[in-house]
Amino acid sequence: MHAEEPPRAARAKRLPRAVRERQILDAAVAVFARHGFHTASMDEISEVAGISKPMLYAYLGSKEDLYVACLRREGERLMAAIEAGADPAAPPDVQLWRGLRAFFGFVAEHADGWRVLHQPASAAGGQFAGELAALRGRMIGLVGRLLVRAVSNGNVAAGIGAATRRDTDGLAAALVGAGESMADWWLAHPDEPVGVVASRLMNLAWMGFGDLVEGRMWVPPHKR
Amino acid sequence: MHAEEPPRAARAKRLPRAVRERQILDAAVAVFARHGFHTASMDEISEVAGISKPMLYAYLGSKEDLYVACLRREGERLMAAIEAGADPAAPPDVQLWRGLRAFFGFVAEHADGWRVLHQPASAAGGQFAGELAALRGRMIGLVGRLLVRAVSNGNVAAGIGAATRRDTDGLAAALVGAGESMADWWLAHPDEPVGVVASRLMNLAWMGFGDLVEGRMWVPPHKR
Amino acid sequence: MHAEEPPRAARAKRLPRAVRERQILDAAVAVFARHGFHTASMDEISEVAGISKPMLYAYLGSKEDLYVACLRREGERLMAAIEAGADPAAPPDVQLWRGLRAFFGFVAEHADGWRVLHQPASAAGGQFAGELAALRGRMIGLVGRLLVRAVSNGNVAAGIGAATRRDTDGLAAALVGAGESMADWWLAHPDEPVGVVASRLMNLAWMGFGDLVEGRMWVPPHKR
Amino acid sequence: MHAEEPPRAARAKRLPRAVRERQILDAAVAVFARHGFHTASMDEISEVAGISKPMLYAYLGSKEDLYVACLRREGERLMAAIEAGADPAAPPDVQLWRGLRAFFGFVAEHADGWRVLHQPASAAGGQFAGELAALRGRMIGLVGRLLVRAVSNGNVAAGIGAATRRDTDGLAAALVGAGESMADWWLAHPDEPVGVVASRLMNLAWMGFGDLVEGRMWVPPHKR
DNA sequence: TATGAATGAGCGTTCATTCAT
DNA sequence: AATGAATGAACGCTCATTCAT
Repeated sequence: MHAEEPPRAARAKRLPRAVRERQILDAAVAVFARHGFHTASMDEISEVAGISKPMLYAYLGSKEDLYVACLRREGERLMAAIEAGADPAAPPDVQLWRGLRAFFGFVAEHADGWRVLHQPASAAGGQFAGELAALRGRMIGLVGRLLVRAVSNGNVAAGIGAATRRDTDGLAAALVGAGESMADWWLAHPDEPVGVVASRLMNLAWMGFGDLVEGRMWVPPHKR
Repeated sequence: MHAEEPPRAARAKRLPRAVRERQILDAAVAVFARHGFHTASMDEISEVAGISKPMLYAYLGSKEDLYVACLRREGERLMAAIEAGADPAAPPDVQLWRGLRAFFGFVAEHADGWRVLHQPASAAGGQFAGELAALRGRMIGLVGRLLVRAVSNGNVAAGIGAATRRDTDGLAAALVGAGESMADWWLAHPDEPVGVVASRLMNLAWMGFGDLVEGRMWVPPHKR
Repeated sequence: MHAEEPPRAARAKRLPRAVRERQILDAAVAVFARHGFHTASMDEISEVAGISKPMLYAYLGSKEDLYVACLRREGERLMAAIEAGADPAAPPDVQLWRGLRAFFGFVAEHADGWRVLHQPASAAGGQFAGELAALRGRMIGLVGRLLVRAVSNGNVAAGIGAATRRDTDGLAAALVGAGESMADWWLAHPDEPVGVVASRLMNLAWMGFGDLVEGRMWVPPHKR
Repeated sequence: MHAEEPPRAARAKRLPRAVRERQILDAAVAVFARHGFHTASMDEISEVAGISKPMLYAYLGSKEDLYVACLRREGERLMAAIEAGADPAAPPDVQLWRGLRAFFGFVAEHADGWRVLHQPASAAGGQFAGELAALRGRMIGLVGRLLVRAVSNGNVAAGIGAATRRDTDGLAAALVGAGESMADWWLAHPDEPVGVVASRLMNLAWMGFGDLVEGRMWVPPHKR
């Protein structure tokens, strides 16, 4: 009378490799998004993935390998989303518009993926998020107030003339991000004079691509 | 009257508190900039600072305290630099221009400080910088090619018509950064429709503040 | 049919949880008994237990947790030993007798356990054992000489009349311990007059429970 | 107009060595009584003593030296207090009575000194006081209930027949202490049979010195 | 195949102790 | 004589990683 043991639990189902890997990556992305690379623990990831740690290592290698795999997968997804709507025949502004929509669409639908791609550190425990957010808030506030003042001097009837506080804040955030990004880019191309770099951003911020394309530039006051 | 230098103490000359604290913060900023918070070790910081570990703790408290102190000092310096040139009486574009110059000036002169403020994670060991840089590079490339094409369709004689590859790359980086930043901002204000967010950035990118202020807006094709 | 012993694993044979926990507690009790809580190091405990430090933490938690676990286990063992021989139907003196035998039996068989329970501090490194032992020795000597003298004035034929030096020393030690214990108890009940406390101990020491139960008391000279 | 600075502070008065030493010992006793040896820090002692750490070391040597000095001073004080009232001509019970009074008098007036002498470990942070107190409480309760029962079987009109709960608790504490102390003593004289040791304490507890001196002994049931 | 059980290596932190002033 | 400033040495604890089953 041999007992017929039921197939041991849901946990250790024999699954095809691809499925397991997706499971694991999903768990890893979720955990890395929540904690950042260093603070995330392999224990938690294996638990969330519903497998044992040795399996984690068998499938994806070391913690670093796993993290890189997350970066790659989410990165590819992001690029794919953006490129999906690309239509080289469309006019530039339409192309840009579509790219932007696709990008934000990705962020909305894969928030964790985006976090892994973009916030590896600030999410790291979140311990210093407050400190950094405060600083960033001050910078955005600075720019935001500038925008508000500019707007109230301009044509209030149209454009961001009817801007809500939301609008100016969002634009200010965008501008600050543009500055940060350009700063990083500059750090990697350090041989440019500061004026050139600043001019470039100034032109983008003030004139926009549209004007630039049509040959209008912003010129520093002393050169006018 | 030759100066009599005191016999260069092996390690730890008795220094007034303020000086030591600056020494320590300088070292900490350098190390945190190189390794990020988690990967940096108090041992290395104390070594770079030229003091023993207990002094680190005596002066600045725990590792977290020390990190926050770095964030605060560099953050204040950055804000001070930007606000230094502020002139509320100047026209908005001039104000913006001065702010940008000040910002990039800070980045140039305090690269480590800037890294601590902005790259807490990607610098974390630098292990994944490559991976992330590659992704970012692809996005920038995408935008960059768009700009190049847009330019070649426009007035080549002026504006960024004479744009170097450098220019378009830099602008692309700025735009990508603006998008990332706005995405983060959006994650913190999740109740906005994607179209609104995308429009906002599109307007900034295409029209610039100048046009916006004067009431010109970019309108999605299907609404024209 | 020779037993096939498994190849004596270098260090850590895979053992069931319960066994490992006992192993660890045994080691911890031994080490804490030798060094006391503070001076004992987790390194030494893990070494004595024959496992690595992380296992220590995995099984029993922090050093404090481990110490408390030792206190609990040995405490329970002690109480169990005492209560094992309890017989509520027996006359009080027999009950007391059995309890004492059980108690001393425990001490004899679990000397380390007893040390952990009773000498947490004086054993602390054993650094001051000598100093404290000397003092205690003087007090015991004081009382011991008193007993000897009392005995030689009394009925030498019987009782401790035939007392060896051992006997008087042991009794003196007991009395000193009774005094210390009552002092501690008094510190926790500070509102009693010194005379009351001293009387209580005097009665125990001089009359014993037997007399007290039968209504005989010792009375200070000035009240006689 | 040169400012006449007042002689820098109360802190560093030049004091004769003996006074300083007493100051330091007083502080040390207070701190050791509160925290125990290991948990006490030289920093706190120097602060309480109102001197700098190097002075501490100059006057009393290492932390261990200092602790031993405390033990010695308080030990001498205790012995002196007890011996002060000694009168070798008095009858033994009176001598014992006077000794007990003197002892409890010392405890009352030098509680910190007593703590340093007797609780070096349990005071150590007090982290485990609860755990240990609970165990001891159980043992005292066990003995206490026994006493209560014995009393109610005996002559309730006199002796501890009129015993309050306080009395029985106190006596129980004393008996438990006697047992602990005798156990320690036994550990240092391990060649005695358990029956002998237990008998000794049983006799003290049940008969008291008075009976013993007069030749009456308690005999185990099976020998009667 | 899948895992509970195991560990090497390292980090943050704290102290008793002592120079240099 | 007196001290602020400094350090060597250790300890508790955790984590990524891997056997042995």
